Amino acid sequence: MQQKTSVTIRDVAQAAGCSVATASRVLNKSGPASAEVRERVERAARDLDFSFSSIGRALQSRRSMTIGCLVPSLANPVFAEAVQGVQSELKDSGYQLLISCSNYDETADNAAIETLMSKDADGLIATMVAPDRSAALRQAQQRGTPVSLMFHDPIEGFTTAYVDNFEAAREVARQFVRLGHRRIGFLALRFSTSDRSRNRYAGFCAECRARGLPDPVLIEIGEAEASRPDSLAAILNDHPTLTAIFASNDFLAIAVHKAARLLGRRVPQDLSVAGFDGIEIGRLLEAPLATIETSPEAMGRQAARSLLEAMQGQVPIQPPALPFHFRAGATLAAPNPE
Amino acid sequence: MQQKTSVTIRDVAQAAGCSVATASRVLNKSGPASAEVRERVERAARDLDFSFSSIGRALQSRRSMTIGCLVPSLANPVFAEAVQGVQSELKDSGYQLLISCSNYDETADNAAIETLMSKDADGLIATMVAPDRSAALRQAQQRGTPVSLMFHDPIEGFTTAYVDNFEAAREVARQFVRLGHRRIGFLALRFSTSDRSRNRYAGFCAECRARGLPDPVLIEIGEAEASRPDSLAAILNDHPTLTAIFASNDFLAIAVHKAARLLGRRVPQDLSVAGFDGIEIGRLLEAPLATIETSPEAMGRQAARSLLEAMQGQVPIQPPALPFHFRAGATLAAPNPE
DNA sequence: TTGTAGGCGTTATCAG
DNA sequence: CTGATAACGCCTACAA
Repeated sequence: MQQKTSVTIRDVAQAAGCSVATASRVLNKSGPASAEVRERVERAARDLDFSFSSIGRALQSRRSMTIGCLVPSLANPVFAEAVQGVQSELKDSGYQLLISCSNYDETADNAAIETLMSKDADGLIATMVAPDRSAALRQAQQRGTPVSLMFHDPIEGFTTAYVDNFEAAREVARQFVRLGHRRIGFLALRFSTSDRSRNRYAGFCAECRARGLPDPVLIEIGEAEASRPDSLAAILNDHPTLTAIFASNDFLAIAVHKAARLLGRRVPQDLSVAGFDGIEIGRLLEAPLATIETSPEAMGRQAARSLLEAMQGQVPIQPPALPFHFRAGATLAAPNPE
Repeated sequence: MQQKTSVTIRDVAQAAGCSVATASRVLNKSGPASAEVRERVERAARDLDFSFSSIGRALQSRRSMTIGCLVPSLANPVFAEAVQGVQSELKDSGYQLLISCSNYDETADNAAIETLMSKDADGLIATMVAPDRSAALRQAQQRGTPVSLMFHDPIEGFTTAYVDNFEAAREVARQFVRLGHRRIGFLALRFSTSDRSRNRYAGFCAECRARGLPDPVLIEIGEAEASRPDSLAAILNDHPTLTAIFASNDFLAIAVHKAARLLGRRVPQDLSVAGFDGIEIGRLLEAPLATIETSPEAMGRQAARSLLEAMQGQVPIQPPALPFHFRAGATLAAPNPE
């Protein structure tokens, strides 16, 4: 039952009555072989149901044909979609995807990179808490392993697939200001471990300032509050004068809407809300969510493409930021004149 | 710059002035060694920043310490969460996760299994279009590779982590009937490639029948209709007499709600809607979605646990179905008496 | 306690 | 055109 010993190229050679070298040449079409022996080898391989051991190959070729991918979490659809993008782009490249999640923990981040490297990944695609100060990442790169980032703004020495969070947030600010909002909040989850969130806030502030407004209030919350509407409502209640809130992602924006409802505040009449990411459900809501539309899947694809190029020895060039798009929605309107 | 040649155990041995055998024994704590030489080896390893080549190890131990995971798509949060569950459960097991997506294609399914096997995965976790008739899967198993399924109902020969779709759907039917619905529809996406969907429909029908109702109308749609509310509305329009619809997943249920709105039909007064999965956003909606709550993450965890057990040589035992829970919501009410 | 040697599956080199 | 043979990095009898 248990075919414990798998069939190796040696078995094929033996069955075909030739040397392993010849069998290898035939099977790989990597060298000359008489039609006759070729035939014998191919048949033997078929009969024995032979397939190469990628481990044996890896050992001798020093390439594992494996790519390591690190993301904070697959429970976040944004990252899941990005990985899906990576996956599709790698589909026919012969590379397999090794994945790892850090749960937004910087230590786990570094450990994961090291593990991936110890598995001899030929390349790395990562989204981390702090790629710029990750020793493990630098080290991987210095060892000659190509690295490609996702979601992060460009960092010296790495190529990255990203959308310009700063600019996108400015666009949101523009929309808010245009409608007449002046008391504005920015709601952030995991502000300290997400450069995306920080860049969005920075851009948001920059544009507000440019329009002569004070910096928007930064409201940081934790996992707990994010998933508990009543907690979120309590927090919202601490900022009763705000007329508009920019949430650092769509899920949060929807949660804010829910919390507002709990407080009896109507969206958008009493409170405007905008999100970030452009998840599809947003447009199916009773009040379609105003948001910044992005394509995580495209990010994954681009990261994979950059990595493949680098692995082919091409000198890495940083592609431009991926496009984003402000999607209007019913959660955003002019503030209620009191 | 390019540390092309990585440091091997041979280098360590040399630096420590001993044989590789001794170095191996020390580094693996797998045999005797004098305190002195142990010290030298450990220091050398540290100085040289040595780490084992998992490929070398895999070749000699015939274990890759890698687990292959196949899911239809990571763009579906249900599967993404399941993989996240697998991932967390594997965290400290020393195994790495190799992932692959089939995009709901049966051919790709088999190809993926073969690829995963050719990568010498030590175990397989899969959700497929048709695991019961997958030659590749059987073959993997016959080769002695432990296999664990996710989301599928138990199949002879495999252990699976699942929720009882049939029973869960019966529960939904019960709720519908209890409220007085008699003209009921089941909306399915990818009915032909999803045994989950089919089992849900079967259970749904069974319970309706048991209550003396005719089989619910089966409404099959494609990707296109699912993501286009107006198309979905058109389809809904073809079934004007239905008073309640059970959608095969939450996303679809939310889409139905949207489509109903487009048609000027109020939910739940004119049309009741229930979903399946229990995604978190469902409870944040203006009309919280009635649904069957499940935990994909738990499914992933359980599949991983079963697999680990099997890989430790334990005889596989099929764990019981994971629990589900009917979550009441505002999308479900008694039908409007005309 | 330590070292030598063989082998895991593959490919590349180099003679025949 | 073909076949030894030597790596690749590691582990483990078996000897010393």
